[in-house]
Amino acid sequence: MARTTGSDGERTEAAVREAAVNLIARYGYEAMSMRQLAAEVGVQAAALYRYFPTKEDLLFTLMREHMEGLREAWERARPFDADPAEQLAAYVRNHIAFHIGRRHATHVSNMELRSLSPDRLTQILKQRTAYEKELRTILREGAEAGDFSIEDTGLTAMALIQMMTGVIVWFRPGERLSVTEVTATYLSMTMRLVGARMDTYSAARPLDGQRTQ
Amino acid sequence: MARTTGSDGERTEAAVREAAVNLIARYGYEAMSMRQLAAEVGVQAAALYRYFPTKEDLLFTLMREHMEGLREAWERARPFDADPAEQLAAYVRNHIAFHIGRRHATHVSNMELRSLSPDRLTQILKQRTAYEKELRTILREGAEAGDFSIEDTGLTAMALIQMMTGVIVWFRPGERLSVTEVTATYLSMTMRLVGARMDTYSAARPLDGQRTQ
DNA sequence: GAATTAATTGAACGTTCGTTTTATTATCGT
DNA sequence: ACGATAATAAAACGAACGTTCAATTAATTC
Repeated sequence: MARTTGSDGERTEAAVREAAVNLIARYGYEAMSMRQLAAEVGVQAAALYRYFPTKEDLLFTLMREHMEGLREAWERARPFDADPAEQLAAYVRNHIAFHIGRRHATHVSNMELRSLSPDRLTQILKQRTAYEKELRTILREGAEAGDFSIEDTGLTAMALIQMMTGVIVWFRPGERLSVTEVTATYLSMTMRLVGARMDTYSAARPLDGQRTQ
Repeated sequence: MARTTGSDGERTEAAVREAAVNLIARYGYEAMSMRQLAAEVGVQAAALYRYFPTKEDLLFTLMREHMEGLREAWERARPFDADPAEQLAAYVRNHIAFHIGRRHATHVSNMELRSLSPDRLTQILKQRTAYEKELRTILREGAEAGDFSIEDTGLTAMALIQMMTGVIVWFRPGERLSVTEVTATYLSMTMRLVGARMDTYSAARPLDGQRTQ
């Protein structure tokens, strides 16, 4: 009826995060109860409050770290001194790989925004906007260089991001298509969508090894 | 403390539906309480149960009728005896017009699926799959006729639908772009995405009056 | 104008929710 | 071995939840 043998704060907190992502992704933030989460971790509900002061703090932490992870992944994957088409390709590859690898966390970050308080919502949206701006910049530079033919940069960026993020809705690992195949197809769809001149990324050459992460 | 003067079942039920769509879209199904909904309608919570036996029945009704409306709209907009490109254009126009016109209902139908019981979830998904299959058919026939060049019909259909439905996330009526402009741009993006041969739907000819609904 | 039906209220039911408080035990540093 | 601290359990809090029920009044029917 108190501290249990072998209990460890770090391990418990990690277990709480993981269980929370899965439960929120499956049932939704409002539908997941703190008791349900505690039971999944194998602990009493009161113990959760040692790590997260409120339920919303838990949600916010998950979202913020997800967005930070996304930006960090892009910082690492981003190719400098590359033409717009290559930068766009890197963006697409990174986006799809990251989101397929963290399907549940992405679901949470996309679906539970309305459960955040106004300031926290603003923080997350700021992170998201900054990430999306990178894509708009690539598209604009590509259009200015004559590599892409785009009617509306902002609208195209939104269309692309929704198309790519949508992968997590239907993609299931181990089914008909592999991550590599899906990425290759999305890459060629993207290049056609932005009117990239060359057919470098068509079906004929689906993968070119470099930076598939 | 009983029936109020001027009360009318049909009007009340319609008011409940409308308020429910708006509240669920804004706060989420779980977060919306029956008392909150009743207050929005100007009625006591108990009165709601004259029209919908449970909260989930209300949600299911909203979703089912939204999906039925989508299919009916497509039945009316669908052009027979048209080439694949024209059929695809009609599909895109109808999809965007319908979803922009019912942003809140679309949000509900897309976000609250997990709050349905298993059988009802199956029913809604069946309707959705049937609607999506129409797009796949158009894509396949266009690809077979050589009008489109598509790598994977199913994957392309999903990508297109997510791209189009994503409009409701950022589109706000009366802002920078009009529905007509957005539709035209999405149309040309779609045609490029599927590798349509002709440039009929490019920026040079964004609108051709016919069937803009 | 009386009887019937439609529409709603107000109060209550039991349950579950997020959270707090207090006590208790394990672990760690010395 | 012992004091300090970390980690948890157990119980309880008030509030809110979906839903039900009986009572009451407006509208309709005959």
